[in-house]
Amino acid sequence: MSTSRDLEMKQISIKDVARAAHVSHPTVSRALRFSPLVNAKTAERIRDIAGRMGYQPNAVARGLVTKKTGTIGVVVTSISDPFIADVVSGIEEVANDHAYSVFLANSNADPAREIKVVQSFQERRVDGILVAASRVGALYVPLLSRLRVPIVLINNQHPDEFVHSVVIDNVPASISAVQHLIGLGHRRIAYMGDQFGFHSDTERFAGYRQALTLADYPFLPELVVHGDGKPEGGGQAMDKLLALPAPPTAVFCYNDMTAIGALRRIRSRGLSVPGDISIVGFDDLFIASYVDPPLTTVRQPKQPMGRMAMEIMLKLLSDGQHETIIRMQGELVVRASTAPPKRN
Amino acid sequence: MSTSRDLEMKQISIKDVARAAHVSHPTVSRALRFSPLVNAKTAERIRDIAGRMGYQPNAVARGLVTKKTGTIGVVVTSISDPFIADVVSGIEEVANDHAYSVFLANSNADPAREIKVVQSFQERRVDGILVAASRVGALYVPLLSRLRVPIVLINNQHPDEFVHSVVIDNVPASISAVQHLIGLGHRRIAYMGDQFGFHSDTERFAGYRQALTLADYPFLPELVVHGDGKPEGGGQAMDKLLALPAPPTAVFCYNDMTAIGALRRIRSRGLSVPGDISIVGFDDLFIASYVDPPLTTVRQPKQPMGRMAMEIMLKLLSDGQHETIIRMQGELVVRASTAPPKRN
DNA sequence: CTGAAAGCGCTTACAG
DNA sequence: CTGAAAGCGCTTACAG
Repeated sequence: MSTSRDLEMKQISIKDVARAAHVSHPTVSRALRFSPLVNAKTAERIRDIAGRMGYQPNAVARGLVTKKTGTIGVVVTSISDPFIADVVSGIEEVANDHAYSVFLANSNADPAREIKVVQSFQERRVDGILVAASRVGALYVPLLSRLRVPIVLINNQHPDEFVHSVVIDNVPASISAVQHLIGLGHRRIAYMGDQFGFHSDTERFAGYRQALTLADYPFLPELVVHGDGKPEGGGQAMDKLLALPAPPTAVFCYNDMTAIGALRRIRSRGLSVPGDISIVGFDDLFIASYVDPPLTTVRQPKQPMGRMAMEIMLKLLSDGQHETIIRMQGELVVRASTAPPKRN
Repeated sequence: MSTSRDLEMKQISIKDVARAAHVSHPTVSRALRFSPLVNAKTAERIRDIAGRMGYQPNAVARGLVTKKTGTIGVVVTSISDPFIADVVSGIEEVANDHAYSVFLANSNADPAREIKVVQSFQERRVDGILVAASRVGALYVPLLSRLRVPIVLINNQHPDEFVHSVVIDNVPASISAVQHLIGLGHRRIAYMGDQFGFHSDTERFAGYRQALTLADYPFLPELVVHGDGKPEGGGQAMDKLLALPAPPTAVFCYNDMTAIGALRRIRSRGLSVPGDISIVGFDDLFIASYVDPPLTTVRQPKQPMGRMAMEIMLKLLSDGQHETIIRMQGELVVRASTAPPKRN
């Protein structure tokens, strides 16, 4: 047993330092913030005294008067999502480097929780909000906009002109993925998407179609199936493709989780990847290089996207000006899940 | 281009509500917090007015006077670590349910950053600190203790009597893992640890030895190797075991990442898992069920551990009393990486 | 039950 | 260059 009763100990305030240094507390305030208004010698002395007294400024009090808390709110669907964790890592890095602290909140894609989270951020007077949520409710952005603080969205599924965004440039990334398969000699290439209506799904599908068009390949509607962004959905969607009279020899998947589900299903049917069917994912999660065979995929620069989002936020917080949307480029990572087709 | 200049808009304060309701602002304060001191009818009316005015209490101001910010600081080595992300998810869930907000900071196991993080938490006057860091510097706990706020550590490698902890009960969990292998008929079972000096490594090793003793198996020092907690180290440690005159038929690994490295190395040598060698991991990361073959492992209740840690924190914040250490139980999850040995 | 007063720990005009 | 005063938006004794 231990107790925290003894933890209640008066924190040293600016006034205590002032008393010790025989100056007024505003002078201490100025000295600690390196204001040129205070004599260099005394400023030095004050800082020295504050240091040896173990003084730690109270950011709460400062926030109350300056109306800048130096905090930003980050809302994510789930921090357990490895994609999001990397993005948050990038955000946190830049924030910390600029003396901002980040509040983290999971929405779990639950509208009630989303509202609660936004409200708590508002009560805490965050200076800005970042949203890294693979699935945000359509009503969420308008809700956020009412807060009157800068908002930056990362890979949001419901783009909105009133907020800033950093997104992966889906179309060229998808074209390069499909062109990789075409280059290998595949002709029957399927697209395995996410749920309908998702912006990034629409864009990745568009890239798929463009790559086909560029190669003068016909678009075959039966080769388009949809999962749910997770392994399960990928497995089920794969069943549909395998049930086709002429199954595809390659599948471009919406994301790695979908690809992994497809891959497992193929193997559990006694078929081989890439022997019978090649698979390409999207994201390049850590897990992508550890499945068997290691997954060919489009790498999203996850941490850089987080960093960029926070940098935009910093910009917004200082000048208040920034372009509305930043597109970042993906990179095809070729591993062992793709190979030339056996048949054609 | 868009601007945030127009975002500067005066927030409604308790005084604005007071004016609108023709009462004093302390009465508004009481009404909003459902104080029994205020007349039920007027309280209702005040809340109604506050609601329609869109009033949002200022938690910063409240924190200044109450000296409770309703925030807790969570420091992690890296939120990109999937184990940690799950723990944080549990913490956040309980915190959010109790109207606490969480500050998240990565230490990256960098002592300079650890100090910076602690200092920022202190300046922000967090009510408590949770540490979910697989690798914390040995000097970190003393540093934290000086903060005079409750501290709860999760799976810390440097246990300390002055703080509270929730840990996985390593010994019985490890015994069950090794007994699973023994039950399968293995006799030459290796232990592949983490770096020396880590508390959980010491404990898991102790469980390994106890299981051998219980089965009246000899302890063979040459079957103990050490990785680095990551796939690379696991691969290298596996090389050592494979170079032995009589390699083990099974390996109990410190964690899943180590196990995955070992598993890959075995397969890249043309051997089979579990045909030639069985592998058991520890953690049950998401990835464990997606490697090939799916990994038999000890599941750590990651989210529950996070929830428990935050519950202890809440307790500490109210009564200030709680037992110092909570041990949670792991659970063996048998998948396909373990099987009876071919030879013996 | 209600309000006037004080104060939390800072920063920022305003005088000097 | 320095200090006295005011105020940020709340909560909490203290009177009444």
